[in-house]
Amino acid sequence: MDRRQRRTRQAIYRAFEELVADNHYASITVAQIIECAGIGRSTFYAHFATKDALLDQMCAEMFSHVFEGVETDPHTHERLQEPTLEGMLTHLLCHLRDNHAGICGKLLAEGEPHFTGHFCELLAAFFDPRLPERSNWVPRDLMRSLLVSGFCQSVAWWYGQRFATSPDELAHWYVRAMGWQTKGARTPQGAADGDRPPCGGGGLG
Amino acid sequence: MDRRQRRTRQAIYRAFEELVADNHYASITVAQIIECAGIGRSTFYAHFATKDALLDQMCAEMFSHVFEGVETDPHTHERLQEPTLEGMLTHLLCHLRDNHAGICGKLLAEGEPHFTGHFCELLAAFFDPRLPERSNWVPRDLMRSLLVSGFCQSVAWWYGQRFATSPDELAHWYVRAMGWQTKGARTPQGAADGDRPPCGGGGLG
DNA sequence: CAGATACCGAACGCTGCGTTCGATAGAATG
DNA sequence: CATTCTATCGAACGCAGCGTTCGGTATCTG
Repeated sequence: MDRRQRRTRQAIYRAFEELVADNHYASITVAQIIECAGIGRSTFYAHFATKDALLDQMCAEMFSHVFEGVETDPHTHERLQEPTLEGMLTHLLCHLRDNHAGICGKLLAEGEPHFTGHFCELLAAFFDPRLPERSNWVPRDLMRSLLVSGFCQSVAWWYGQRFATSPDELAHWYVRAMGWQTKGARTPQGAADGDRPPCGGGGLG
Repeated sequence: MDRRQRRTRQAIYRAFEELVADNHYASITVAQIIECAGIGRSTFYAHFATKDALLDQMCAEMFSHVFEGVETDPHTHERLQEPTLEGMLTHLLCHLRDNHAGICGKLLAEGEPHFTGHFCELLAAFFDPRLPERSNWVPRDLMRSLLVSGFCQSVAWWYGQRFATSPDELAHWYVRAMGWQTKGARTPQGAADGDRPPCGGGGLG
């Protein structure tokens, strides 16, 4: 790809992220993006048909890497023998925070439907083969969408806290809050679990 | 209030509901509402400052009645001695289905942020004093927003099924899926509960 | 009937969108 | 270096939707 193309593309992405961080997505105009990116109007449209298309492509790039190595330990990157759901979610959260924290958290927190839709689709595919046993007593697709939306909500909440919580703690809270039965590991008598003090709400803003 | 005012106001509401049922909320224009309601442009703006304002006012009216009698039996309307959460949710779902099914379900299913925001606020206030015990181990506001978004999701799912499920069944599934510990009632050996067959996904469309 | 009030609807200015097109600058090739 | 291709620029255009204005008409109230 031409160097010029890469330059402008990057400039657009950068500007977009910056604007998303400070504005409601819906209120961002193409003129703003152009201005902020320092490019010409027709150039923008040479790359993206529309603001939503820009978001779509950005999602595609973001999400293409999101589940890479999700079955390895997020710290040591060793492949886990029997990866737990909580472990994989932790890895996923690490990835999100380290690479896409702002835009991802912000758009989920805003409830921006376009982005949320993409993200949920991705999560649904991930959760589907891993649904807990109790889904036999609840319609499978309902169960799935509850778990998915819960995870989105957790990330949105995390963003609201400016990522003050550690990924593994958040993953643990999520799993616990959704009433997920972790098999064996993380039982209440384990040090990693039962000793966590009751937490006082965690409100920041 | 002047009869003329009531007439136009009703016409607007009617048109709005009709349009919401058939279109993405965001794509509905004021011109469409006017056309569909059969009123003049300036008349619309004499009643509502904007399309979103219309939605807001509609929400306010809808929600002002939503929790009325929520602690009574939805069928007999007898006041319950010790209303269970599941029972109250059932009542709420009955109310939603019988009065606001289309618009409420549709907007939640679309993920329309404005409406969803209002609805979540309402639910948050309802759930807050009723959070389960495990919220001591999970930040209270996180727990609350998980339960709230889960309930929204359930209604959206319900809408997707065209309300094929009965309110009490949906309430039961929700409570169960969210891992809620119902105190005493509805234990697995009870006829009302343990005998429900595993359900096969419930997909309609 | 008289006065007030609500509705009508054409017209206006504004903002944002997506497109067009000739001119310029940068990259690639021989 | 000369040539050719391609990306960018930016002004201008037409379009759609918004919210407002205002003179005229219908409807309510007393």
